[in-house]
Amino acid sequence: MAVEKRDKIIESALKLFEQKGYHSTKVSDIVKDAGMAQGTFYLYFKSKEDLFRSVAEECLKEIVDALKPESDDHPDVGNGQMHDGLIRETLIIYYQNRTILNILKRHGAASPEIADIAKQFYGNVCEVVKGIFKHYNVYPGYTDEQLEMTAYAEIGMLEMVAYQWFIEKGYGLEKLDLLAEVLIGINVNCLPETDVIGE
Amino acid sequence: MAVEKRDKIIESALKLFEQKGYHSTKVSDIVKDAGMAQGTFYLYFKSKEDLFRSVAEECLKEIVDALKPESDDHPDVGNGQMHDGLIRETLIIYYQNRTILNILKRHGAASPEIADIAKQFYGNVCEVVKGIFKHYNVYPGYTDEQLEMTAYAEIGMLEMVAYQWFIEKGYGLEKLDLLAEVLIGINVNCLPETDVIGE
Amino acid sequence: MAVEKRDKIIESALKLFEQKGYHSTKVSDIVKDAGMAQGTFYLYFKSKEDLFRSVAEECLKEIVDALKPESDDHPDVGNGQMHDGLIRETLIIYYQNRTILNILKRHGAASPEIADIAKQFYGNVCEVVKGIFKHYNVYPGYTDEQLEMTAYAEIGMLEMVAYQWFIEKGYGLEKLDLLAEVLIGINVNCLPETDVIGE
Amino acid sequence: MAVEKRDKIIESALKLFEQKGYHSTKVSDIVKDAGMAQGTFYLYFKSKEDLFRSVAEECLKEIVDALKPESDDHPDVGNGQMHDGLIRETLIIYYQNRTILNILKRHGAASPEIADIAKQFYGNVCEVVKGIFKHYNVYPGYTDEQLEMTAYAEIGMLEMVAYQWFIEKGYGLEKLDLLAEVLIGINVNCLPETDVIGE
DNA sequence: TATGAATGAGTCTTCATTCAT
DNA sequence: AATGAATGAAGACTCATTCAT
Repeated sequence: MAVEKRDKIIESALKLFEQKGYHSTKVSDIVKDAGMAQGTFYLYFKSKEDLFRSVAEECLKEIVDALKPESDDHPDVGNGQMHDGLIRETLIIYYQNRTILNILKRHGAASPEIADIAKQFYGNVCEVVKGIFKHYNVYPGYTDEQLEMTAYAEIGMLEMVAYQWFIEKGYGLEKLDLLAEVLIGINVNCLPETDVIGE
Repeated sequence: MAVEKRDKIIESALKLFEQKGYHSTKVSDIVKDAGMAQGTFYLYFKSKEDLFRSVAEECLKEIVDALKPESDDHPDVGNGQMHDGLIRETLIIYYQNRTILNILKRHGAASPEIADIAKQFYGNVCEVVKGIFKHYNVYPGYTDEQLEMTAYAEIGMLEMVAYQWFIEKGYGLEKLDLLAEVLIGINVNCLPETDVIGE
Repeated sequence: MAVEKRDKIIESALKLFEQKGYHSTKVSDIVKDAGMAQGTFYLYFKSKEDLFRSVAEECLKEIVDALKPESDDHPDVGNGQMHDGLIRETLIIYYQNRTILNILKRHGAASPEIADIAKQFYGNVCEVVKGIFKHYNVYPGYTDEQLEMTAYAEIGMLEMVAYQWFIEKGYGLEKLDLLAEVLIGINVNCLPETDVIGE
Repeated sequence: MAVEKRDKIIESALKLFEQKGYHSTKVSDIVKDAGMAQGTFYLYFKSKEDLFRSVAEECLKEIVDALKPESDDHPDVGNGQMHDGLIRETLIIYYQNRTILNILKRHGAASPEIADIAKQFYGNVCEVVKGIFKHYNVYPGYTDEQLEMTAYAEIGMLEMVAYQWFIEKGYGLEKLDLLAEVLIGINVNCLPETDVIGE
């Protein structure tokens, strides 16, 4: 019962935050949508900001974990495959978590009170991606700073296309192949011996 | 006189929006910083939102124009140079306009009332980049959708690294070469005949 | 069982009312301190105000009764002794009931909803003291109004020193002798024939 | 204009605080009574508590100052006259400031957030009274602690009768003579050589 | 044009009380 | 008798905007 109500609040909040943004979503909107009284909200969350933090931190931790290569997840199948796999997986994760990622993208840095969440999230994701680069030796000879730049570049790339196609244009995974193909078309330096896009 | 006051408001607003965000910046903060009375603000702007729109639209139009290849700006010097030049130029533009671009990135989609500004801005930039791709035939054989995806990917890439290095880390243009080099290291498909990163 | 719970509530309430005051003490604080559920409170008291009234009225009635000269309690030992005894006894009663008297002093008139309790209490105490004055003929020739004034003056005097020494300064009965001596030093008209304090 | 509004708020607040108490008086009540908008209140006071503190501290400082014997205020006319004069003066001051003193008595210790005001006030008054006792050598041979006890006793005495006659019973200064006479009837040790109450 | 005092709708949050179990 | 989740009315405070001067 208790958990159900808490979940109902989170569900309503995510929906409304995405629709109207954090600032325009009132606590009264959330509880109305969740079908409960104003006071009930405060049984489960200390404040509106606490709700945001709770949800965001929880979801984002899951996303970072999902990105982390698990032992067998990325068997050494060669660089080309690896990168293609990583991009596809990341796009899928983005798609599955598009609601919270959208909210984060929209409010991450916009509200000083919750800016640290986004900052830490991007920091974590960057570390994971750098780790992958190192593990598969994707960018041999790169300094740590160069790896970091590359990681952020890739993250920005993925985030932007995911935002435009999954959120703005509202597509689903039917665009996955096309997006992955194009993104790999940009990321070809790991495949110096193969032909580029064209096949 | 009139123009000076208007400009002073814009200047203060940009500073404060970047420091504290749109929602946390009160009109009273702006006028206090600008050294004028509360009511004066409304002689120059219909509302707080109007101020944001005025500033954003104006700045963003300039940025889009700056990105547009002018007749002599991109002489046909070959694909390799072109892309390198575009990335450098864009990074420089981002650096020069980092304040407004930061604000836009932070509030673009966060506030429903001003979301359309960001949407239109990205749409315009995307068109310009697609135009460049077409003009120099960077991605031959690509459909329009593929070009759009590629354009957004490049924009996301640039925006993310610029944000991280120029805003978060606070670097200046001394990182330009390194950033450009790395970004070109990702974007190599336009240079099938040259060596990759080159080191 | 039932009585135990009720007493536990009263005990916790007195403690908390004294610590934090009536308004700052929440029903939830009381039940938490008493180790029971929120709803249990309302099995024993109609409301928070009802709790206050119940406790206050009960305690205060005891105090008034304690002040009343019982048949053998104040044997006619002469005026000097009488007054000294009354002051000592009253101070002791104040000390023993310092919790509720402190609460009453603090909230007596502060909260309109419970103001009548304090008003009635002081009225009763005044009557008792007047009765003592009459019984021992302490202020011969005084009109009823003068007696009432004197009674209130003595009550105010005792209450203030008791508050300052027993509550604010936190002393115990070790200051009783000194306080009584000083108070009697002020109240000397009842002893025209004896030496004053004894220096 | 500005001062007028601020004064109007104070005036309304004092009236309402006295009528209904601090906690039962809403900011909305105050501004309604003062005939202005809710927001106007916050132009002049940071919060409801700030209003209370501002008013209380200001008034109480005045009262303490008024109690302080000024050079010619208490010409050396002998102890008997002095004490009589002090009691009369204090009663008059209490009467003139009965509103704020009543509010202080009612809320002084009742609200933890403003308890320090009352504590400091009584501390100050005690010091002033002790100073008077010392100056006129009213209680020769008393230790400082005894003087402090006596001072608090006198303060409690005066406060209680003033509260009962000026506030509860609503009398004005027509009772001054009678009250002073009775209080002096209690305070006779300073006049060993004169007749007591005199009738 | 400039001022800044005044406005009041809007929002979060609290907490005494109720009620289904 | 006991629980504790749920309620919702109420109140302090904010801040974009207006307007008389």
